[in-house]
Amino acid sequence: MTDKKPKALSRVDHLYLLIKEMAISFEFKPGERINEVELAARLGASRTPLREALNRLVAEEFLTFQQGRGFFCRQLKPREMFELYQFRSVLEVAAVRLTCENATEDDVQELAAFLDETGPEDGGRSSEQLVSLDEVFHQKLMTLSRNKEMSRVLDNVNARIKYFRWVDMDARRTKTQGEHRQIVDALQARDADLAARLMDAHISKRLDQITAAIKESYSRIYMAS
Amino acid sequence: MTDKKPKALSRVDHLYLLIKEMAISFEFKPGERINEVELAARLGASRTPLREALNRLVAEEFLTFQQGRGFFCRQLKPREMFELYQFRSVLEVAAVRLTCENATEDDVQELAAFLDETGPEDGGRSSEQLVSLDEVFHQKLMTLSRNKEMSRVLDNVNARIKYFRWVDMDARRTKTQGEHRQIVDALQARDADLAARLMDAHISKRLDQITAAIKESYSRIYMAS
DNA sequence: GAATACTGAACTGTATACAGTAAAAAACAA
DNA sequence: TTGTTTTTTACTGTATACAGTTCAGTATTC
Repeated sequence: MTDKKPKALSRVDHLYLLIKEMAISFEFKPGERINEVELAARLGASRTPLREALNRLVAEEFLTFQQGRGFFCRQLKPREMFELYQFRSVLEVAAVRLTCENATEDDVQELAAFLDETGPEDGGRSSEQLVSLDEVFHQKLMTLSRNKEMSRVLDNVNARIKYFRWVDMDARRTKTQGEHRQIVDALQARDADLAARLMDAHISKRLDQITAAIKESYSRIYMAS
Repeated sequence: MTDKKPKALSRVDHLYLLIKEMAISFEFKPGERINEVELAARLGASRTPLREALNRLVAEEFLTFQQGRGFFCRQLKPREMFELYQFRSVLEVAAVRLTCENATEDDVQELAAFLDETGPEDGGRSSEQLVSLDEVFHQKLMTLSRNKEMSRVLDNVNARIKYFRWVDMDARRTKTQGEHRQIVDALQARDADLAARLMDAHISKRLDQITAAIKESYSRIYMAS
């Protein structure tokens, strides 16, 4: 036993993960009030651990809380999404610069190999799968920067814009892989400025692009039901 | 009544704020186990709302949680502090660049005025007061960048290194104000690259500096008791 | 004496009860 | 009808009880 945490997930952790997934995929509608009794029954738990999980998700901005009225799903506000994209760009640009300084040749080689495996074409993948693949690439890069704190916050930012990226990926599916390749090339050349510029261009979105994609997101959220 | 939230703080919010302060100032010793019954009694509440507050603080990394063993105060690890300083630098450099693009002349003017008021000298202030003043400056700058998400995360990062900065401020008290002035000058000249470089130099710490200051922090934490 | 098994105290994990509050429904007045 | 008050209902807020687990201290065995 080399792992130091073989312990089963606590009930709060379990609820936390379940509800987080539901919030990410907008199984709760934006702004929807969450009925504790009903949700607890549905997830087979009582209100006490449920509320503990919900409080964690409030701290992570997946839910909001109003005194006396309970918990609500977050909204999908264009301005907030814009700021999250801007934030994501800042984090990834910083990560790619740090990676230029810190990563070994083998590290970069492994990243290039990952891109080769997943191929330049989308191979008939769904946008869900493409977003996952995209996330893995960015997470690998983040890991190479060796800053866990930034990595953790990036995970949170990504989770909060994930639904939105499913929509976005449809429009960008052919470009993504090629842009990743360019970034890794710059990384191998240890050209931090170029890598940073490419990353920024890869991620940055204008507010009007975001607003348009949010409209599309809304229709998907409410079509599903 | 112009404000839309005149409501009193909920009990969970109240506990959350109290315990957060205790965690920031290491009133709980690093790694110390938190006794729920005892803490609930001390704060005049029952375990249910207390645990909800504690769960929020786990999500914000002020506390850790172990299944079956409860809640613990965070540790003071040099590597983690280093990563938080690096993170802080990334956030502030990004903020100062965004401010260069977004802020109005009046905004920058107001920031300069704030520096004038608080004077180039430390005026016999304690390091607690100086850190607070320093924080206000950086928060104002962050506000001008108009990104609430980054601002919120910066607040969290600052809170987590706050105790450490009290120690650090003693060594730097004469330099801080002058460096702030240089940054605002660059801002007024709209020189984003210079402002970014100055900010990075203002914040960045080497791992060995951090390790040394953490030793000092430990002695303060355990001297107090 | 060291390692192991046992036992009890202390503490956490969760269900539940009930009080308090907000929202919805009903009753009433204009 | 429309607006206002009252009543009812539903849901949240919190205390508490008790079950389950951890941990320390003691006894037991080799």
